[in-house]
Amino acid sequence: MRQAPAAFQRGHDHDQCVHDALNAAIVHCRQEGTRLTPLRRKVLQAVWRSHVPLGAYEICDALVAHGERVLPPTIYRALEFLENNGLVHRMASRNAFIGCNQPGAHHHGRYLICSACGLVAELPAGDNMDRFIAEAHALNFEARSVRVEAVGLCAACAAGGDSGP
Amino acid sequence: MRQAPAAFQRGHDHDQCVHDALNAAIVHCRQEGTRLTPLRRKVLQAVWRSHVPLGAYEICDALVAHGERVLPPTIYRALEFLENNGLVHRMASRNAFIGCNQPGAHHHGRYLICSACGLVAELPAGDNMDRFIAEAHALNFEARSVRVEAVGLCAACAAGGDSGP
DNA sequence: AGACAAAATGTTACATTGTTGCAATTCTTT
DNA sequence: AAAGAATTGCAACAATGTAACATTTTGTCT
Repeated sequence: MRQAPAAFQRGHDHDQCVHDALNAAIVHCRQEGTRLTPLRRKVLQAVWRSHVPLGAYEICDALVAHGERVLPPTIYRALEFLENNGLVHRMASRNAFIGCNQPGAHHHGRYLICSACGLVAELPAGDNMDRFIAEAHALNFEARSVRVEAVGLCAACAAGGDSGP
Repeated sequence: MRQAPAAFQRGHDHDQCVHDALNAAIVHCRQEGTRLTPLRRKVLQAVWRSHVPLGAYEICDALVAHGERVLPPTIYRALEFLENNGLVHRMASRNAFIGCNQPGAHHHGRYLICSACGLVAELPAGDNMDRFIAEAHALNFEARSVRVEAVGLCAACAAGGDSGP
């Protein structure tokens, strides 16, 4: 059996995850010439600090808890920037956002969402994604963005029967 | 080149589509022992009459236009029934519902959504869906529901050259 | 540095989408 | 017909997302 995706591993050093993600984002934006402003950084940080996808209003709350007063339009604008730059992904089935650990504008994504604990793992686009796009192409459909959201049970929740960490 | 999915074919007899879908739903519910009440039938009909996915409030409007006064909670309950019975699907990326022409509780679905005209085609679950589920399983994730939503251009819109909403 | 233009953020108000809780009705079963 | 379950109606509300415009910050040019 292969190793579980990082997001499903309990007990990892999440502060380190957040730290690494922020650094990667800073480097990425410098390379791209885009501006990861303090606000955008705080929003990205809030998203990363959570183990589960955060809704826009939850991000508001998280920032308020850190002493920042930020209102919805500002959050949505920051999220738009972050998503356009491939730093966060929107989980359509949950109206929530999760950090992406492979910065860069992604049009395709595959996610495993645990229905018990809410954790999300992002899988790299693989062969079957290519095959799907080819299949669509054979039907004369030009796929520009393909999102796969699988809901189920992660190993820990399937074993424990609990509802997560 | 294979044939385009029915939903992308212009000029088909859509009244017939709706009629057939309603009949199939009636048969399906009779077989399953579930109750396709007049209200649920009207909601299903409204969904089918539209070529593009309809939001819950658009369904309200459509029913009002047909002289039926129905409020959101009622719509959502009807949609819940219809979705549980595999008669409609919710497009998460659009907060909207589309009719399913293969009644039965589906946990998996693959959709091609044209960003220009909004038409949606449902593809049958195929090999690559199975492969994805197997891939998730190899990661110790038990996928119970897999939804693939591909946004792009259908043949007609690609030919027309517009880029849509 | 100073002035200007562009980008980003703040703020108010509002639009859309979805839910809760309870009352009234309808259907099924006995 | 009567009891119980399922369905629908309804009012109020919660959650999510956006438009429009004011203000501030940043980058660039002289």
